[in-house]
Amino acid sequence: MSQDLFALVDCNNFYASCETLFRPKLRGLPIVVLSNNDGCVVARSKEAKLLGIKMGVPAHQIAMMVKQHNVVMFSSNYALYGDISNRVMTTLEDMAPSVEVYSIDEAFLSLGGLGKASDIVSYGLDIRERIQNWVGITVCVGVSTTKTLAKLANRAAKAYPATGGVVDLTDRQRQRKLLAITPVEEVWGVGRQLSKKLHDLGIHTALDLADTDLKTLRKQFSVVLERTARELSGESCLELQEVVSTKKQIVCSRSFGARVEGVAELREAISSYTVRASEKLRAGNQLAKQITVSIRTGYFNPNEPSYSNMASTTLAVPTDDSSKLCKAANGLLEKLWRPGYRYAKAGVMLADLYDQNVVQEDLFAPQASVARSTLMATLDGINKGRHGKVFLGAQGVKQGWRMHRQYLSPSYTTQWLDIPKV
DNA sequence: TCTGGGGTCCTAGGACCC
DNA sequence: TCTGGGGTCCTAGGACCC
Repeated sequence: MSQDLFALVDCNNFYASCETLFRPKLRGLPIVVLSNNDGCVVARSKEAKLLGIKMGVPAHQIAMMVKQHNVVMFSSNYALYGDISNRVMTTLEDMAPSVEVYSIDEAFLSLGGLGKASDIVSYGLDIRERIQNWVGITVCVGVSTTKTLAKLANRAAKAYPATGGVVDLTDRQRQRKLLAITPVEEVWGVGRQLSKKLHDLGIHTALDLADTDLKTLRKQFSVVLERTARELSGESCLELQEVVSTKKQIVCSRSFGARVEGVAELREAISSYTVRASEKLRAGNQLAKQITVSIRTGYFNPNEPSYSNMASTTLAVPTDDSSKLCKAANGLLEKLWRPGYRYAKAGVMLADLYDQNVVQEDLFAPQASVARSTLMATLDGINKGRHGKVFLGAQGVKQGWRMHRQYLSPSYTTQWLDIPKV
């Protein structure tokens, strides 16, 4: 059997590119996309990067720069990005025998049949061209014999324009050359904490890591880092995961647009997050048995009294019923809430998830459960496309805690009213 | 005044059992 | 004075990813 061959296809400046897709006039301008609640920078156009705007900086810290250089700001518009992402992925699925959608803007492909170096590069260029022409998004392609090396190849394709956006990293000598000039913290799977420890041990480049004794790595760190080192040396440990595995937890958490003190308002927020989480649960045909609620004050103001706590409960029978889950969530909230704090964020997590078709029916209330599930399906049908058209009373009407989205772009591809007119 | 959200995996340690 | 060993399961916490 021939060796594994992976390609990593990654969209360039994805969120920023999505925002310019239907507004060509913005191309060439510095653009940033903000996180939920317009908190901090999560994506930048090439021009914004050149201005020195860093990933993750709080929005208020770049206010000066925004004014000075006419930086265009956007709130994140996940409906838009999700839809563009689907277009990219569908295009890829036409071009490769198997595709693993790894995140909203990247996918691993398995390239079983390709062998010759010239094939690899021209195939990568084909992918680039087609996605550019069909979807309007620029991608880079990295190819190698392991996923971790393919990631690295992709970084190189992005970093060096001379590559034309495609890097073939199947050659052993080329691999070692690139590893030698790559700082260890840029390796996939090596984050802040690990790189600190690695530097202390004198491991500074990706090549250093690849050449470190595997037993030592396992003993001093874990199997995860050992695997990364193997992958860097060309030994494939991570397979392509084509089928999306079923979720193990579902989270809905948000920072508030304004601080919240009263338990009544908090209840509205918790109810809304629970409803949203239940929708996701039903969309995946799952049921939840465990629910966790968390609330907290702000992270950053040292002068403010701080409080953070979570509580969870296990239901007798797994359910996907919004109102049952809401009742449980609000029960937990009563236990958590303390007066005198200004709350900044709350969240709901569903865990211990079951497949809808596999779970034991509740022997004593079969009729009721059928009626409820019909009701839930009806709600989901009405709310499809735009959430919250029909909602539980507990979610509140005023919703003063809702997150800020001051710079939201139209949903060009998912709302009839927002479709661009030519 | 203003600092995101949603996931996964691994490990250590405690509870419990024989 | 002396107080086992091995296994499983669960949970909390920490690390990582985008």
